[in-house]
Amino acid sequence: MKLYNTLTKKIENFIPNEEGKVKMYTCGPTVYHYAHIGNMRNYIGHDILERTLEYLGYDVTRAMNITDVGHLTSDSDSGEDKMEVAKKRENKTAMEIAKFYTEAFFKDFQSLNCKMPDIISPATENIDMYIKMIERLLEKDYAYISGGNIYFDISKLDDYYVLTNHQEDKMVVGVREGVEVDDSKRNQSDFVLWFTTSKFENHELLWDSPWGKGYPGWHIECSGISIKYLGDHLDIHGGGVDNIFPHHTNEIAQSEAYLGHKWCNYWFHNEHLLDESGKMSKSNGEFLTVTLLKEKGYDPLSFRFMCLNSHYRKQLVFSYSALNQAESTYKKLLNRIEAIEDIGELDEGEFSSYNEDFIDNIRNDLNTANALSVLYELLKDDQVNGHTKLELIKKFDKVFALNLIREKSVASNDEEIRSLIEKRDEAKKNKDFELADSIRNELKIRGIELIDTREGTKYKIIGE
RNA sequence: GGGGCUUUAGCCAAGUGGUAAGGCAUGGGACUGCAACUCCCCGAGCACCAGUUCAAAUCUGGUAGGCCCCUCCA
Repeated sequence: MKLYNTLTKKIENFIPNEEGKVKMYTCGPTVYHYAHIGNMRNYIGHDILERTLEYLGYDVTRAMNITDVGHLTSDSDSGEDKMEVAKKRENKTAMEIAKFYTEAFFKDFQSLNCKMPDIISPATENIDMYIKMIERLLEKDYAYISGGNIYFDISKLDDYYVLTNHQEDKMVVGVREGVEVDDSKRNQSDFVLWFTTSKFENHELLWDSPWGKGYPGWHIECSGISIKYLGDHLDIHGGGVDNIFPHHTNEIAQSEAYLGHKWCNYWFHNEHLLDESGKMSKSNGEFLTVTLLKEKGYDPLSFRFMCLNSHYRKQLVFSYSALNQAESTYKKLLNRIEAIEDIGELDEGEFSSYNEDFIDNIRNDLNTANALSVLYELLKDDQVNGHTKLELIKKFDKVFALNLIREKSVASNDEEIRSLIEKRDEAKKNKDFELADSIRNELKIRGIELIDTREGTKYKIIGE
């Protein structure tokens, strides 16, 4: 498997720490608001990665956090605490908000056919782990206490900026509006591991710690959860490109300082979904969620298809016209597959030849667009029989997860429908098109769509 | 100010040195009572300029546009 590694900025051959097994971590959602479709693109990317690894025979264990605290304020951010804003907005407690948006997130996540990670852990359930890590970092002198908070001292590392080409002296504090210089830090890029002094009054979520009541900084949770559940050596860690700095940079710093050895070999980053105005965000432009797309009548899998038709490391611009195109392409694809007759014996030669072609593309840094082209080639190939085609498509769909093979829908009142179809055929023969059309319309109202093919009339259950 | 990505037909998009995949849309055609579905046919020389090379969309340098990061963010 070839995979682009942000750590080396190269496409590399993927070799896990333990043969045949992959430990993978995905930075999960913040749950003070809905996740937008740009967030979801990232999870689709991770889903494709996981499914591809499994397709290639790896046993994948994947963990994901739920950020229900700690990401919500940063050490030098003058903005309002996001969770506090949500509490005011919705008149709920922090945990109620977290629960509500976590459920909303996984509903969207699953409607996109994203596989649930093996381990899903909320940040608030692992406080003991963060405290353990911070204690050791203090012991090892990688961390210091200043102004009531515990900071990580980046000057103790040989190469803090491993993931980026940033240079300390060229960095500018306060490029973004609302970012302040924190005088308690020894180095500009030091970051908070634990807060005991919050500039936000009435912070609801506080825990006891050896350093006083407080809450964790916003990087420690991912390191903590990953190490706690996946162990001291991680194969793949991923997220959106905007996590590279500072989040993942800080994760590497604190994890490797804590463990005393290299932590994760491959860093996987998804590019952003943009809208016409640029980066999609929770606070800018139309708030696009999967649920909203559903309400507008789109199939969430059309959005998944749209993502698969491009590359995860390339920016993708969202527009309704692009989504419309993706949806019509996707529906057309489903129709073509549905029209395949399941006849013939499995042709093993063709099967393995197409399968290899497919594998060559997905294992080449997840080239899903080309993998889809293989599917189109297969559909066009009249040397391959229907049964073999369907078996291949079923196999490919383990990665695509586009529900390409639908159960041949037989209605509960199959016999009645068949007799109506016969009646309509009779009417057609007698050129009584009025009767024929009325039968077709009546069935349509009942959710049955008739399809006239050269081999006769078939029906399909539409809607749910 | 610093770091990085990107630019391929109307649209989405692959391609990483050997002469432009695939899909959608449009148009034409087959099928059909009609419609839908399905099938067939048709399109670009790769932002621009200058190099390297027998050969460049692919490498190098520059110009222009778009985007991201430099402590909210996937």
